[in-house]
Amino acid sequence: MTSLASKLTVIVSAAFEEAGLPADLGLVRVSDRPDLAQFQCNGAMAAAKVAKKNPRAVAEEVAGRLKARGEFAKVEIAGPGFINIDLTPEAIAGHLSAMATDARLSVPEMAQGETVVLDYGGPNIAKPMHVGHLRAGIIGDTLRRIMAFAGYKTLGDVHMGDWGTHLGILFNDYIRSGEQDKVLKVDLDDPASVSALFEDMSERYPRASAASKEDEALRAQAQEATLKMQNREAPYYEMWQKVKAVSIVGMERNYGMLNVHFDLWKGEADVHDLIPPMVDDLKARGYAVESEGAIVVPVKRNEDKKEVPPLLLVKRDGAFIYGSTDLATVVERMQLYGPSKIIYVVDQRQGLHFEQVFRAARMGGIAPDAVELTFAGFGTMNGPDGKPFKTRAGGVLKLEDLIAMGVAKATERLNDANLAKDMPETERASIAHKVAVAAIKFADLQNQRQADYVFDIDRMVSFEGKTGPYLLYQAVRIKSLLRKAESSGSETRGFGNTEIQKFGDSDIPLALLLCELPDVFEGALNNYTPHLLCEYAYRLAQTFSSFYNSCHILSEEDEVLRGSRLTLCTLTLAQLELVLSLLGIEVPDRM
RNA sequence: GCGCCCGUAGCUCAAUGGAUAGAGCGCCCGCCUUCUAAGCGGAUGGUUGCAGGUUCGAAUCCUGCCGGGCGCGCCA
Repeated sequence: MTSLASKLTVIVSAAFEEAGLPADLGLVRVSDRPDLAQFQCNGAMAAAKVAKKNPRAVAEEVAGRLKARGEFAKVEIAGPGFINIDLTPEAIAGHLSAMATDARLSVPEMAQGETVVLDYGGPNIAKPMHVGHLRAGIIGDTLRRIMAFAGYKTLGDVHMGDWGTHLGILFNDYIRSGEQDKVLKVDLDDPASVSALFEDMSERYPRASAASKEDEALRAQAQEATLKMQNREAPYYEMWQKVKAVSIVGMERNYGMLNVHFDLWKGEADVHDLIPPMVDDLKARGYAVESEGAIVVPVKRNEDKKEVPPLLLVKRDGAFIYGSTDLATVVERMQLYGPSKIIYVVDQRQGLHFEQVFRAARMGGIAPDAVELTFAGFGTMNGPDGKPFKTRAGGVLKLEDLIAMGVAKATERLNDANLAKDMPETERASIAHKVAVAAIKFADLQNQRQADYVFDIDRMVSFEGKTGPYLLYQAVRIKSLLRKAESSGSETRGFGNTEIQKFGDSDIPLALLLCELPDVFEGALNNYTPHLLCEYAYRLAQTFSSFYNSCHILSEEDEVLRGSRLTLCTLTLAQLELVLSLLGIEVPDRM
């Protein structure tokens, strides 16, 4: 089971082959001129180059072979050699009828349970989660869902920053001011105590960080504190344990609200003990060397056009750094999970760093060549001024505040609507939350992953036009319609039928679009680009809405047509729910 | 200095080398006594930064220039 276009590709490729031409010229795609045809093949023009033949003559020959087949309503040649193809309604209907009985909606399973580790968290402990953490979380979680649906065994790792210098800065500040008990005496079972510490850290860290930037002595102290924490010395290690526990509570809450899931709650600290043997091993085999008092892995290659600096493993003061933790994390992942791929969903700006890590991992044999290491970087969230986003006050916008804004707006909208009056309070709250999360996630995911984009709060929590709530709305309308069909006993009037037997004029565009899903899914999977699924979901919702508006379904007199249309509705809903679930967006029953 | 990314409608963004470059928002005109108006239909809006080149065909590939962003050993 695949898309209609790929089925046609098989047929047209065979026709090219019979004509003595390369089969891959037979690639068929959905036409970009729907007014001319449903599908097109451009291979005849390319054939002119490889076979030195007249493209129109090639097209004629191929088209001649195709015309003999029954499933084509039209095979035409246009322009320099486009082969334009229309299918018969029966052929389209047959394809959709098969899809309607397939739990995977014609999307093939491409993997056989190979393990994939996805790294998409990266929040630092001791700091509040802000909108800067949004992209990694939701893009990574979506990629995890996509790969899982493709048949991989997926492991999402939050990989928190829990071993770095920012903690030395923080702990040093507590100790200097004699307030370490604020950390050490926190009661993890008491939510008030937990949030009090969190508040204190959120206020303290920016201050301490700024101070250590100014003051060299302070900076040295902080580095020393970092080293002591990494060496598990008192009271640093005890403080670290408390801070980490408190921070995880906050992360779970934030990611929970966004419906972002992790299978592994690992951090940099988890690989600490793997680093010394790894460094020794790399030194023994000559890959790691001493340089300016530090230990580094030179990863430069002769063919490099750019300068690739060595990967720094151990700092002059003996402390570890992200180079060592990230490399050791590859060691750990290979040991524990044996993945076929490791995907890093990280800010683009860390691209060079991961290039260094990947090279070191290959050189040292830590990750064999067969293991795919992918840096799936994402662009920066800028403010309307084109600079990295800051609130008007110049600070960060907390994730919780953003979500609260969306929920407040959705609640207001619900209260304005008529159907909210007979709705229990819990359902209203649940819908408002789903709407808000749909808005936020879709607003982010519809952007191309790699590109920077402008973050606009008002746009992110808007519910009209090309937004998450619009998609929910269309899905909810179909649910409502199918409920009505069911309660009016439509099964005797065609409902419940998975056959599509008849099309009206307004049905064809929707029917054809439904056949594209497998190709869109494959594109999103292969390129790690969720925005393709967003585009598809939006087109589907829009095409459905247009269909819904132009014809009546339940009141359709023609029983066969009514049954076929209900099946189209069922399929549309199933696809919308599938795609939205891949995007981590839940559909309510009504809104 | 070296390297990477970006430049598409007023704004925000799409477009596996294909035919007439598409959406959303905004603005304007219509449509709620039929299945949810968080909707639908229509109108306006473009020398795809500039100049060359490759190709039957370029927003897309190559070269140069202009403009913006980012990265380049002891932060992550």
